[in-house]
Amino acid sequence: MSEHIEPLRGMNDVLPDEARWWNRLEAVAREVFSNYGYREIRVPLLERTQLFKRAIGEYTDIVEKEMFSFEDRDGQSLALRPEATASIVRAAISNGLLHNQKHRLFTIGPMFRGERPQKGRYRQFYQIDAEAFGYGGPEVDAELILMTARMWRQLGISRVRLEINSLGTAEARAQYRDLLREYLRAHEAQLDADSVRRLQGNPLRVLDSKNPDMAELIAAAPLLTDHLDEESRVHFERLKALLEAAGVPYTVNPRLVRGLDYYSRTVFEWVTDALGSQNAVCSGGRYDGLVTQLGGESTPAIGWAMGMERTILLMQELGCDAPVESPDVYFVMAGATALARGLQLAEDVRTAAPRLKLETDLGGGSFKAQFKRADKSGAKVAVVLGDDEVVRGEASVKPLRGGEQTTISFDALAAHLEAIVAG
RNA sequence: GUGGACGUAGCUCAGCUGGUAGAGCCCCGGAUUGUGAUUCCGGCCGUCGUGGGUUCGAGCCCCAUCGUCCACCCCA
Repeated sequence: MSEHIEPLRGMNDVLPDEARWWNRLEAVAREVFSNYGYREIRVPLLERTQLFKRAIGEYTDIVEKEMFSFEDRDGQSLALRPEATASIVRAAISNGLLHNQKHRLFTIGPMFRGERPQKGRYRQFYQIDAEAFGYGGPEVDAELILMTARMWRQLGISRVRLEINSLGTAEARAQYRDLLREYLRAHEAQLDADSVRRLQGNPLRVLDSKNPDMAELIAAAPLLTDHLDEESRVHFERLKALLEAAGVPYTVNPRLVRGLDYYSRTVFEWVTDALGSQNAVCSGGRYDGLVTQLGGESTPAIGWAMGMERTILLMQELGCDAPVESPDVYFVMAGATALARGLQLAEDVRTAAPRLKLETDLGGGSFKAQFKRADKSGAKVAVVLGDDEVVRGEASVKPLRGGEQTTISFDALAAHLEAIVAG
């Protein structure tokens, strides 16, 4: 045997036993999107590196040290998408979707970031992503948040908390940034190394520091919330009122700052205490300036991304259910003649009762062995076919979860099975 | 990228101060021969993550490397 090829760090296989969680989450997401009129868009995983540099920000951690980027054969720099928003905005511009139009979109797929893996954080990770273009008012902000709240409810997820904040317009934020930088400079001696570094790039992130030694300094810092432009302030107030009217509890976290440069006004984050340090399960915000920044017509926009691995971890942690995918009917067949006839019969049943999940035992062996597999498969009922049955044109039908074994003609089998499975 | 813990059969793990590997589960077969729990009996399964080194001898010691996990950083 030759050497194993090892999987790449942070890249996971989703095995069949695990797949039901993914299917459940995705089914709920698609259902809710459909409830709200969001339509699916699928975009490439690979884009020009420039797209992400321009959209996310050249000096963000994502672009600076986490992006999988490389040169193709022609020497052009490409990158695996670290998030979906930039690609969707690019697609919307490329296809003229934003000309006098509004769009509510979603996409589901893998993203890539070269970080050190941890529980709930992988190098290839999946996001459910929603974006709305052309809606400038706070109503769509509320709608996007309400959609996520509905998803939690349908999934049975409870230990999540909503935090919201407003970053104001780009101009207001720039002014505040200067103010904050001034304040922090005045107290530079009290800053830790990380914060000194952030002071240059993104001073707002200093407010997010977990270092308890800086808590006092941070508490005394000027608040972004106190320096919002009037329009943003009104927008934020209206959003809060809409959330209250909808009965979605939230807390305003004035220190909530997103790591991506493109956000403006509303930002929000669903956090949990059930996942260790990876506490953000879903987050998003408004990015009214991004479309023009990427060369499109000025279009208000907002979106969020939900981490699928984290959400699934949460579902498992909280004991939510995801249906086990087992067959309804399991065919047990002994002997070459019965096997051949059985496969034919199984085909007939599938044709007559297309909704039945019918699995045949192709593993051979004794009835005993086949019954063990039938039991393990989780099927509700076994259909038994031996030489006797083939000769008589009848199958033995044995309910595996209680009930009497009966005999039924081949002709009546499909209808009989449907009745048993339904009952 | 930084710091720490870990890496033994498909899975969960044991392996005393170094003497050339074990249990349970799973899987397969059987308990009077066409029927799934349980029980009983039998069987299969390992280059002890990988590569070096120390040693008469290493799963146990040392180094490197890969991977996992935790924290930091960052983020979904």
